[in-house]
Amino acid sequence: MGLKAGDAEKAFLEQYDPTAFDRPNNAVDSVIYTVFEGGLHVLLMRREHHPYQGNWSLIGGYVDLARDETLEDTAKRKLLEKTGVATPYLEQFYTFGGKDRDPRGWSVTTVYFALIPAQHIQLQANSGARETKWVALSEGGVGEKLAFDHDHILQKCTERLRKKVLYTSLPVHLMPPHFTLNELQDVYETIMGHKMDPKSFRRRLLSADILQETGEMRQTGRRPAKLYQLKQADETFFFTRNIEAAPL
Amino acid sequence: MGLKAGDAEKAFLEQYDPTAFDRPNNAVDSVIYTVFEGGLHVLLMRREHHPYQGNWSLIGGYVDLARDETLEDTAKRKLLEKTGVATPYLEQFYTFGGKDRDPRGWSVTTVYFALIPAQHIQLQANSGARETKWVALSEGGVGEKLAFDHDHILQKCTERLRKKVLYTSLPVHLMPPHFTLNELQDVYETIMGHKMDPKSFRRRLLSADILQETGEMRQTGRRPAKLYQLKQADETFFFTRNIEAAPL
DNA sequence: AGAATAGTGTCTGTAAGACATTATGAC
DNA sequence: GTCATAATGTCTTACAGACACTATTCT
Repeated sequence: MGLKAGDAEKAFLEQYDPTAFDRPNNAVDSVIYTVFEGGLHVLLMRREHHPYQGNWSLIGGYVDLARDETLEDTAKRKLLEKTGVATPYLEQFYTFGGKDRDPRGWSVTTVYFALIPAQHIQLQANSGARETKWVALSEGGVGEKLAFDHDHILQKCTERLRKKVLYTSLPVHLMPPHFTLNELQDVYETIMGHKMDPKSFRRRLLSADILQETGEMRQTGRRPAKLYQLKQADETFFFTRNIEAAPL
Repeated sequence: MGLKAGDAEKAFLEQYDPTAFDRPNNAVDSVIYTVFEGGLHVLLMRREHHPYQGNWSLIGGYVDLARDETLEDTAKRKLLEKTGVATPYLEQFYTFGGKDRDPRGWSVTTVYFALIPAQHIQLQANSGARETKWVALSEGGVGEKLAFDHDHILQKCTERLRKKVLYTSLPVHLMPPHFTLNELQDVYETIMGHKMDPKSFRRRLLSADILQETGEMRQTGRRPAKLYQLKQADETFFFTRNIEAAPL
């Protein structure tokens, strides 16, 4: 490709009309998980505007072409607005697109999921009067009809999370800075929906070499437990074998 | 939500202007893999128009809001147009979105990957004079600069494929209707980039219970080999352990 | 017989499952 | 001491790795 082609491309771009063809509506939604009170919870927000005004939905909104450089920026911006949490664990899950999922027409939403430690919950009352709430998940769903196809998205996303917990260290991102192995095991069990053998669990997590002792102990009323923290560079660890799959 | 809210929503939708806010450009691209001549290959097409006119790119294009009901429809339509293959294995990989990846402005592309048996290659010359070609992958890339960020996409997608082959039956979708276990093993080895023990491979694949003998034999010049076919309902099988990871 | 590819026998290694046992603190 | 939770010892099981061996065809 010589100079001539470059000039032609420049000319093309100068006369390019971005509104010439119909484009789908483009959103980013996040499924924000946390674990507390022995249950997996998801953050929802109440919709201020039509469509589905007043319904609960996942945390999301439109890409702001002027402010967001990437889709992940959009997810992070919305997250910060609704939860005040700046940099949780964030992973792209799936993109749903079709002509019927939004009454305004053809729409696309790229869905992320975030894991945030329960301690970080100090949301609500951020950014005006928008309401947000945590709801407990049972059987992968909340007991409520959400806006758009967010029920379906939540269901699928939770399936993915449950599956991924069987072979990764993902749940460490739901923990506070210091935690005991039993606390971490409780979080695994909560997500998986069944109990694990403590010996197997410890063997597995410690051999992954992603945790280090803080030197401190958690003083419960009983035998104190060692506190651990994530080693720096907390990349997700992938085990080469699954832990026993949850029964249904 | 009562009748009144429904009416309000209806009124809202009637006056909704889909062009009121800037929307990103929306595409679907597919990485189409096949294995032949002992190598993993990817299908590319030459771009007819600006930008990157004349460059090679992944198989993709814009969502046609009138013809496509979902993003997957778009992927399938483009696939059919370029390869003549109607229903290969197709899986959503990732969505790339940002303001700098397309000179026309903020753009989003949802990327799928497809696996098609080498036998199905009868493409070219479909749909006008558009050119397509298969290129061999080495080190995850082709030796060529692709349009947009397609180099990067191809790299990441191939990483994902290589990783997934370690714990799934994905490569069966690259096989013709009847094939021998050694032929299947060759395809696994080609993707993973290293050899496997034939005994381990057979144990693993046969215990997955996804194949059945056809009763026929492949007549090579030497000892004939049993031919297998996929059992009906060819859902991807997930092994609970990885096979030995490829060295680099 | 010898070459080549198909396919098996079987031993070792690794990490998970099961579960009994010990350790440490509060009372 | 007892109770409760933390943590370990150790045997079994499941399946992959290694590799020697047998089986079937052709020349």
